[in-house]
Amino acid sequence: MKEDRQTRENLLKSAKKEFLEKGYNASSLRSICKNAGVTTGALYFFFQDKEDLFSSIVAEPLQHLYELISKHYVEEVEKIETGDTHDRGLLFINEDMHMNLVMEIADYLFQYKDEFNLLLSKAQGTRYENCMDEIIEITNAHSQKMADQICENMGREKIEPFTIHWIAHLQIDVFVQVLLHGISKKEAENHLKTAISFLVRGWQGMF
Amino acid sequence: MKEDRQTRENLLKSAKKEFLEKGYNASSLRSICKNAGVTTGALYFFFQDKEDLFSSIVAEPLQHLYELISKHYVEEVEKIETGDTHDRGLLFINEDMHMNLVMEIADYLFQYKDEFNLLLSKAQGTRYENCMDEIIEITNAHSQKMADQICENMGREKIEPFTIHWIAHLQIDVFVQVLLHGISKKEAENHLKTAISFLVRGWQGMF
Amino acid sequence: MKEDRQTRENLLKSAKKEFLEKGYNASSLRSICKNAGVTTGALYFFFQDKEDLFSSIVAEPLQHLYELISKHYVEEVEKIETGDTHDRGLLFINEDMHMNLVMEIADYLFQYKDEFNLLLSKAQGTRYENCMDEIIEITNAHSQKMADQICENMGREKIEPFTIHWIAHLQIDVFVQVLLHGISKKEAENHLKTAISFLVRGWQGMF
Amino acid sequence: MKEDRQTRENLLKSAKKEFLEKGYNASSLRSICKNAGVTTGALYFFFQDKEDLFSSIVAEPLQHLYELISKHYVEEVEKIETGDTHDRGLLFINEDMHMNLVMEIADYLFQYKDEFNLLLSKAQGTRYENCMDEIIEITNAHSQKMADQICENMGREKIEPFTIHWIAHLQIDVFVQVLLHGISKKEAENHLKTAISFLVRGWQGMF
DNA sequence: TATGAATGAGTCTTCATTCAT
DNA sequence: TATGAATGAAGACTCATTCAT
Repeated sequence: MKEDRQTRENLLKSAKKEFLEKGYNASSLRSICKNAGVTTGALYFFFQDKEDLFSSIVAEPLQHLYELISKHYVEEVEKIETGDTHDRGLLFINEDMHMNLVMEIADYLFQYKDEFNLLLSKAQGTRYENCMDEIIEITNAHSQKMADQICENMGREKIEPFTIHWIAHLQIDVFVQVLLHGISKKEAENHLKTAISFLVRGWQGMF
Repeated sequence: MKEDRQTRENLLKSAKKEFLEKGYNASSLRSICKNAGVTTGALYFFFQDKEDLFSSIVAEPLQHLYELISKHYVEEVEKIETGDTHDRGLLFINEDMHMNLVMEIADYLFQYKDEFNLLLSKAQGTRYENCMDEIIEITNAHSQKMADQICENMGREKIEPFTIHWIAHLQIDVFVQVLLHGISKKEAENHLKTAISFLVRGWQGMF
Repeated sequence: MKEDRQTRENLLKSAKKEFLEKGYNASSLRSICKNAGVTTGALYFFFQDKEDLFSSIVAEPLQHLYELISKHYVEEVEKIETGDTHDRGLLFINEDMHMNLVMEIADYLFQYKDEFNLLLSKAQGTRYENCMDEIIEITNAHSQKMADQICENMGREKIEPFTIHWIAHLQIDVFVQVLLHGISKKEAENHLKTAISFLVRGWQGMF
Repeated sequence: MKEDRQTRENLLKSAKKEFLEKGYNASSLRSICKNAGVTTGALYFFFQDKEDLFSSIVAEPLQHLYELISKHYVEEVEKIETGDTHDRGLLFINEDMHMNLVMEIADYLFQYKDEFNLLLSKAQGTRYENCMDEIIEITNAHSQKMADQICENMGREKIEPFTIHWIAHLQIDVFVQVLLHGISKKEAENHLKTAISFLVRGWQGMF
């Protein structure tokens, strides 16, 4: 029983390595199996197909990330609606509060940095190819809501939807870049502070 | 006689379509030739190999873009050194002047939007895979120079290299996003104005 | 279980036939597989590539031949150095002793005559293309040593290197011709006796 | 008219080079034409197909060689029959006379050494693949006649046909080796003298 | 659980040859 | 004479997948 998992574990480890090195499409199941010390047939006992193998590596971390972000946005909206934020209601306005989320996310990304690197740049050919778009979409929806409210409060015309979308992309991209360049966690934290500050300034300037 | 280029043209057109739809690696020469109404052998009369075919589509626009950007940076540095910009020497400070470049680039990108889309997200497997990194690097070198000078003038400590690099990425990414989402040129122009303004604000806030 | 080697055996047999008929380069894996009753993929389960397939047929016999010859030369040198041969020290002088080796080699060549025919005239395009040259080289080195010593003993000028090399070639060529013309073993034995005698006479005449 | 031949000449020169470097099969008409500065179509104006191109280079020298050898054998037989050679009628017996032929052949071979190298080791895939066999056959027929007569004169049993054939091969092979190893004409002449002497001694020893 | 064997469709590429112009 | 274009068949090889055992 216990050792049952051993092969599966070996397979996952070997696959992770190959996918990271060559990307999904260019990775060969033959090669993955050889490095795991098993034959191709064995792989098909544990996984349905190539994509299922990839999925088994990345699905959970990605799902968790979704929830992390969604949860936060719900909370933020609650705070605004209960009047906890009585200032101009600017997203990011309370940088400190925001930084908590940012660091929490960064923490998680670093914990599963291999998996997220897989998702970010090695997933071409899988259903995760555009997974970041979904996260951006969530962020977009939230940003849209924030921006609309601010505009309404200030009696000014709305921001273009694509611009909002771009800003949502920007927020996520901060993390993507940190991950893609493989900098240390310490460097990352410093950079993130400056970057968030940069983005907040940009956002405020829009109104 | 001269206009027996028809087949070559058909091939290029068919290839562009296939590459855009499936990406370089997943594209099949068989399929490209079939859609162009010729046999595989014919392709090898006009192009050396698969990558040469891809290259024949994108090389020129990319080269032109390099020159466009490089030329601009050279000019900008000249202006600063001749004192034409006697204010705080901030990059972006003269937004109007900057917008000219931005629009010039945007114009060009829109003119060859298929080609640049190819370069941005369909080039995996070719030597163009990381071509944007080179452009970012040029921008990075420039931004670094600017930032260092400003810091020196203001007697403040330098910005982290990675943060500068991130900002360089941001500048290029503005265009990338516009292209990737296929918005109209009009929308793009509006967005670019806001976006540049956003980035300038962020940049100024750093010092 | 073990005897599922059947397919591999079929493949080797089919390959040997095709290689013998058409030579390495002109042989087609497609054709080899078809005649073996399997698909192309199957071949690549057992062999790395076309050359590995060829190698799997000829490598062992060739290796064995090397050893047979090398061993003999070592022994011959030993005998000369220990004074066992107190006559003029002529190579071939003891024809009876020499015939033993010749027959031993002939025996082995006949045992694997297909394989050696492959090596002799069907290996163009493989790393075995010039394998006979290596054997000639070994023989050449030996002949050179013998000739030099004889010349020294007799106080006469040395034989031209190219002529020695030609004689080395001659010694090997005796076998090559026997193999290439597919004569019977009995005929071969008779011929070899005469041929060796012929060569010994020629050799002795040189001094 | 005069320049008509220029292209043909270029083609032949380029072909000779390519065939020498890569052998017939591995040579590409594309490549030959490119190096000759013409297109593939042009080649087919002057030559029927690939083999005809090869043939155009080697046919004449080979034909001439045939004649050279045949003529000599006819003369030799005449001399024997008219009693000019009243000794034991041994082929080679008059080494001086024989050397004349040998040198005449060597001369010719050296004059067209590229062409004969083509024939000797680069003709696989053409009808010349085994052209040396024909020459050997002529020599064989002659040697056979000689040997039979000697045996009859001496009242001894006949030599095995294969052995005779091998000796015929040997006689031709002397030249082949000289050519194949690209030694200088001077070296060749020296070697040939020794080699012929070697062979004559061997031959005489047989009776 | 895992193996070893096999499939078959697919990949890019090369080539001699042809032919209208 | 020679070009430029195109053919079509064949080349070696790779791959994800399947399945009896």
